[in-house]
Amino acid sequence: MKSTIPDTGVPIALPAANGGDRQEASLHGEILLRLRDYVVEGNIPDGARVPERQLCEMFGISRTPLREALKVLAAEGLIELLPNRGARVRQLSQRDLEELFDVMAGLESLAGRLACEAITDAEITAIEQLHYEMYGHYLHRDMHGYFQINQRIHESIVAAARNETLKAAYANFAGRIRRVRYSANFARKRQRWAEAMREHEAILDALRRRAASELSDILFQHLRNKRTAAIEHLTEPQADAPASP
Amino acid sequence: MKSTIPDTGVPIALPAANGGDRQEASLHGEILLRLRDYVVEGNIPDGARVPERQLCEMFGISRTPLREALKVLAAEGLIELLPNRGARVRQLSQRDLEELFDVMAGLESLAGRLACEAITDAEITAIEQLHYEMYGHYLHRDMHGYFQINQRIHESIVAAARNETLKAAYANFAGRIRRVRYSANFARKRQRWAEAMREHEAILDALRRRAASELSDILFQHLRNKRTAAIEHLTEPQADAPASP
DNA sequence: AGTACAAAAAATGAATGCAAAATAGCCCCC
DNA sequence: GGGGGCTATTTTGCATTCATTTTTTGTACT
Repeated sequence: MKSTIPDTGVPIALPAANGGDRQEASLHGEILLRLRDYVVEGNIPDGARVPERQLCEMFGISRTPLREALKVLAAEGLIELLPNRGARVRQLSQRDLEELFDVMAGLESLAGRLACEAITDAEITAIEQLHYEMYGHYLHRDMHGYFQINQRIHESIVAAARNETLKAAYANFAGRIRRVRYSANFARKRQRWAEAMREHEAILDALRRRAASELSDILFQHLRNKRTAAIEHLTEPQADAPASP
Repeated sequence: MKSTIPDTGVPIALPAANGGDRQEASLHGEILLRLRDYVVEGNIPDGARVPERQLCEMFGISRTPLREALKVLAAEGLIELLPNRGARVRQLSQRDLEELFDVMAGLESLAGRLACEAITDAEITAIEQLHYEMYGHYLHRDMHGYFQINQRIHESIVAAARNETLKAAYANFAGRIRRVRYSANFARKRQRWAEAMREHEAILDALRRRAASELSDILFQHLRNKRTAAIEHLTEPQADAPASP
């Protein structure tokens, strides 16, 4: 027996039929959003093949729109297509990660530069608020809260750049990296954490003064340091993570 | 008479069946490459709808792989998909262009920064060669030759960054802009041209000294100025271009 | 003549069908 | 017991088909 969709005609909605309120007119578009999330959230292990038929059943659609979505995700770099062998979740090498971090650094660096031209006092105030909130998390050693706010600060800077193209590119690369769950403890080292806080102070300072070049430099360095920490964490995970299965 | 494929069964190869020696195992991949070129080269007017059926006949394939390619091109930002209304070549607003130029500026700025870390003396020498060659074109007022070399210099810097991810992103954005044929005369103004040459001198100088931050700044400014020139050209094309038809 | 409506034609979006390739079983042999 | 070659099943890639929607064409009416 072929386990197909039950004949109720109602598509089963496994991973949240509509994550939020976004909606796409086309089936292809909706599937693309859902499948992207599905992959980014790590529901398929690194390097594993993407089960076409299974996903079709999960989403309750035929293979055509799913395959279209797969091509797009491949173009985005999330998965890769092997000829006659279907799609696999793209496994990022250490080199890939370094490259991605550097590109992210470049984009944020650019965002900072542009933000200096366009940011309002109100936006700066809002970022300051976030900064102090983050500082609180830092003092309480609350990594999770810290990262949450940290991300919002960086997103605020990107938003202040007033460049939708940049924002989209940033989101794309962020998605590729997100699969790597480095955030949980890449900054374990107390020293790096303190350093990051100091860098954030400098970022705020440069932003207040609208010092474009300076901010650009600081942001790049900040992300560069993040990269180093992340890579170090990946290469010596024995510290606190269980050995690979 | 509708120009369809003759019944020989052999697909007609309109825009070069295989542009160069690249080859994709899948039909989808090949169509993607060919169609992207077709669009980037401006074979379909701005904002015009992408004739699905006609392209299928042109490439000698069915709609499935073509539609897959269309989805990818839409994700890349070259075309846009209107629900139930097919694909249109994306018309870039002035704002879009400004954004694209800024992102390109950011990417080149990043490329310069990274290049300072990795570039070899031989590569710098090669760029110097190109620079002098370009200077020759400048002296002879040979715009076409100038731009040719100019592009190669910028590509060399990107290549020297040793970051394939960056290179791919750069190529993508460059493709989006290429549709806008600004290059032919955006630098008409003698003064801007001279300025650009001076900027290139500064770029080379910073590169020789491997002054990352400085090069990053110069490259950003250089591209920013290019952007300004391009936009100015677009908003007042009466200078030398015939009035819009 | 110009406009409103209606039917026909064409297109789009998605599902299904089909041949080729890859994977998994299976048996035989060593 | 393990490896090699064969067949059967699944999977993949693309073509084709089908239901809608949009666009065009034709016609009548003001």
